[in-house]
Parts: sequence; structure tokens; C-alpha cells
Amino acid sequence: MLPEGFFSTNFDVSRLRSSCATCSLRELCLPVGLDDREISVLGEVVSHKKKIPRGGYLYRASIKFQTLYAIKSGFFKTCILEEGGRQQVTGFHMTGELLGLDAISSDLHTCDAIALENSEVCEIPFAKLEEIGRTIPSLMRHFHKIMSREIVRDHGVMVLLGSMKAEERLASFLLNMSRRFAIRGYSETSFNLRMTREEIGSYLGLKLETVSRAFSKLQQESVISVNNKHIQIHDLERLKLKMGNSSCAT
Amino acid sequence: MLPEGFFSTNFDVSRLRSSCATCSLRELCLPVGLDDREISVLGEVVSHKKKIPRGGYLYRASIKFQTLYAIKSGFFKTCILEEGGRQQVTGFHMTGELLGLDAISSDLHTCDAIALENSEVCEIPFAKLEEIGRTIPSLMRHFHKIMSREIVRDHGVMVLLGSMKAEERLASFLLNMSRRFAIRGYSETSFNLRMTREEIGSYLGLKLETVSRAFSKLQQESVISVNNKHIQIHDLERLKLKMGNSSCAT
DNA sequence: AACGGTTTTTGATTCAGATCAATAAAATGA
DNA sequence: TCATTTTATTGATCTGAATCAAAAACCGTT
Repeated sequence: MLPEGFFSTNFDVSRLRSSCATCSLRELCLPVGLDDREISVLGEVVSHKKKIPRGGYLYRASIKFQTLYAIKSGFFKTCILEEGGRQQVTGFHMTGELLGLDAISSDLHTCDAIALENSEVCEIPFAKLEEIGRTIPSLMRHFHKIMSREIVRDHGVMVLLGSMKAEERLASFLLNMSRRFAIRGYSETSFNLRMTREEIGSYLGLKLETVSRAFSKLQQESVISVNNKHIQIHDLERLKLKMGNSSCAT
Repeated sequence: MLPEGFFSTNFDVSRLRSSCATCSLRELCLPVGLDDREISVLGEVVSHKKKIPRGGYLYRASIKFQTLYAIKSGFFKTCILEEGGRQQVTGFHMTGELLGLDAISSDLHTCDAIALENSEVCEIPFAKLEEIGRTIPSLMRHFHKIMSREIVRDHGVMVLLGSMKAEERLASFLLNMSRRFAIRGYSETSFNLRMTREEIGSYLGLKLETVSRAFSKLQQESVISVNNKHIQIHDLERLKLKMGNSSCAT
């Protein structure tokens, strides 16, 4: 199974189905429009792969940063563990996404990255990426877009945490998952969540019981079906409404 | 008054007090260690200045992105206005900080930037910055650190919004302001807030009444004095404790 | 200085979500 | 397979912050 949607927001996923020798490389390049020579230059950089078993750490907070990681397959969470035991999941990450961007700022990782299923990543030595970026402007530009997209994503989470109610947060979360699965060629209405209710809660600023109740409520209203980690969305439109306006009638 | 702390986290502020012909340029370069030639190259890019009066927009969501803005003097808020009237202040920005990073991702601004006092910014055409970055690696590297720092900052806000109580959030906010004023050579214990209680509330995920009550509480405990927008911190250490652990005794 | 609008403070009440608690279901591993 | 642990659901209660409301302070303008 190929990594999909790599390094990119919206492009034709079907084009990625072709075979690919060098890891997630073609995905990394495709939307940028590199020629073969440039791809081979890049290939020397993004060659190392690494397997992370379920529950394993890809990296930990405060260790030295040297490489970014592109998720070739699998599923990760990143989380911050504050002194005083406060913990916060800052994101869930799927195939094709890039991990470690926060570490550039101080050359130290600022969070833990933990695999939620057996996963495989490509290592991208950051110094090399910067070096190559100098000779392939479109790659550098693409990298900047990825960093910026991460900022936009975080702002979205801030809106969620700052102004949404429990049910809206969960609807928002499910729609986000749905969309990301869809981009990768999976069903947008039927999927398995990899994380626990507690992890969802941490990400959404809710307690696990509240998450569970919100799931139950959405199920009662037959907007979704919940079977433990399996989610079936029956009514995408109604779920979108849930996200938007809490005050409106059911 | 010179912009301070520009483009940088921690360095000797006093070195910035020297006069500076080309806007915030020296600050932009100083921590990166550019030579005079490189500075002059950069100077051609970062020359345009722009004044924004109190209440004015530096940019609005969904307008085309072409330049970043370095705050030469003044104070801004950035905020997202969702369809449905949901609004969220995503940040407060002071002299020396860079605005517009979120817009790189889609070439459209994703939020509004509004001056909270009469302000002045330097325009930094982004295409030019990328171009020059190719020839001055340390500048590019520095720029990457700035983007990454923004991500780290946002993660900090996510922790705040996801797991802190009202009083902790306000303590956290005040300490953040304090530190940023200190970096710029101002008092870390006595300063004027530029934003309203409502804006603080939006940023912290609280209603303005809750913000006001939290201020009053901290004042009663003589940790701070509040005189409308003026804040005097009497006990920094105790304020830090407030931030850390809500459960501990007062 | 007086005016009108905005901002802030404070009180009373309500409510969403946290907390406490107990059970059930699922996953894991021997 | 069964035993143990982890995860999820659901109920009862409590609480921190939202909401509603009213007054006071502050600001910019004329």
C-alpha cells in the first residue's frame, strides 16, 4: 500500500497509485513538478526508512532534532507532556504527513511522537533538505507551504478549543478524519479510529466520558453509528451542521 | 523608538539600540550574522514601510498574500472570523514579530490582522525573501526557525485552551506578556495591556466576565494590581505557581 | 465639562462538562 | 483458552464558567 496525499493538500490521488521505488519520494515531488534529475537528487536524501511498532516512540520531547519524518504508512499522535503532569495531544498524523516541524525552532523536539499502529516513516535530514531546497526552488516553496499549513491547522484547533461545545468539537473531529481518509482513497463514511476516547478527549480539550457521551448522542440521533473504534457516518450533512451552530435545533 | 527583538528569540537587546537606516533590517540580520553586502541585498527587499492607525486592518482574511509584515512598532491582534459569527483571537503581536506566515499555505490570508495601537510595519515581499534565502542560507534557516517557533507557540496555546482553568490561563497570559515586554527592554512587572477584556477572553477561550473576575481574584490575593488596562505584577513567582497547578493551595 | 458609547466590574442564576462511581466490553498476553 | 488489564459506556452529582443583568468607570468628542 502506497502512502498517499504526501506533502500535499489537494491533488489527484489516483496519479499516485503508480509504483514508487524510493519511498514516499514521488509523492513528495509530484505536486511540485520536479524533473527526473531533481527527483534523483532528492532520492539520495530521503532514503532511510524506519519502522515504528504500535506504541513505539518516533521521537521524544527534548531530544536533538536532525531529521523530519514523512509518514509512509501508519498513524501517529504527537503530544506534549508538561511538568506537573498536564498532557495534551497536539495532533493525529496519517500517511503522507510530515512530523517534526516544531523542532526546527530550537533544534530540540518539543513533543513526543507515538505510533498508534505499526508504522513506517522516511527520514528526511533537515540540513540536507535546506541544502537541496536552495537548488530546487519549487521544493523549498512547497516546504514553506507545508509549514504554513501546519500553522493554519493549529489555528483551526484553537478555534475549536476556544469556542466550540463538546458536540461541535467531536463533529469537527470526525469530519476532519473523514476528509483525511477520503483524500487517501478510503471511505469517508466508514473508518476505524486508531486512538482511544481519552486521546480524542485530550486533543479536543474534553474528558473521555464527555467524548463517549457525545458519541452516544450522535448515534441516538442516527447521524453516526459507533461500534467501539469503528465509525460509520450516516449523514455527513447533518454532521456538518452540528459543527457549525450549536444553538440551532436538532 | 527602535523595534526590538526582531526576528529572534533571545539575544542581547542592548545591541539593538544603535540607529538603523533600513527599517527593522538590522534586527532581521543581526542574529543571523550577515555581512554588510548581504544586508544591503536584503535592504532592497525590506524597504517599504506602512503605517496602520489604531483599529486599522493590516490585512484581511481571504485577500491575496504577497508580503509578510515585520512589526516595526505597535501592537496587533490576529483573529479568525468563522462563518456563523464564531470569532477567535489567534494571537497578539508586538514589535519585532512577523505577521502573515499562515497565508503562505494557500496564498490567501487566513485571518485578519488589526492594529491595537498606531503601528508601523515593514513589508517583506515573500517571493523576494525566498529568492534571497537561496543565496543567504543562514537567512533561510532563520526564517524556518521563525515559522517553527510559531508552530510551537500555537501548541502552547492548545495546551492552555485544552487543559487549563480560567485563572491558570490568565496567569499564563500575563506571564507571556511580561516576558515579551522584558525582551523588548520594558518593565516585566508593570505594563499596559493594549487589548480589551473581550479580546483577552477570546484568545484564552473565556468570556470577558470570567477574565474580569480572574483579574479581580489575582488582585485580591495581591499577586497583581489592576487599574483598567494597567497591570502591575507584585509577585512573579506566585503568578508562575498559579499557572502551573490549579489544585495546589493558594 | 458634558455627552454618548464603550468597556469593566460585580452579583445572581443556570448549565455544560468534570468528577466520582460502577459496570460492561474489548484487547492483550500467558 | 482464560485471566488480567485496558478501554468504553452510562448514571449521579458537583462545579467552574457561561449567561443574564445592572451599575460603574473610562474614553473620545464636541
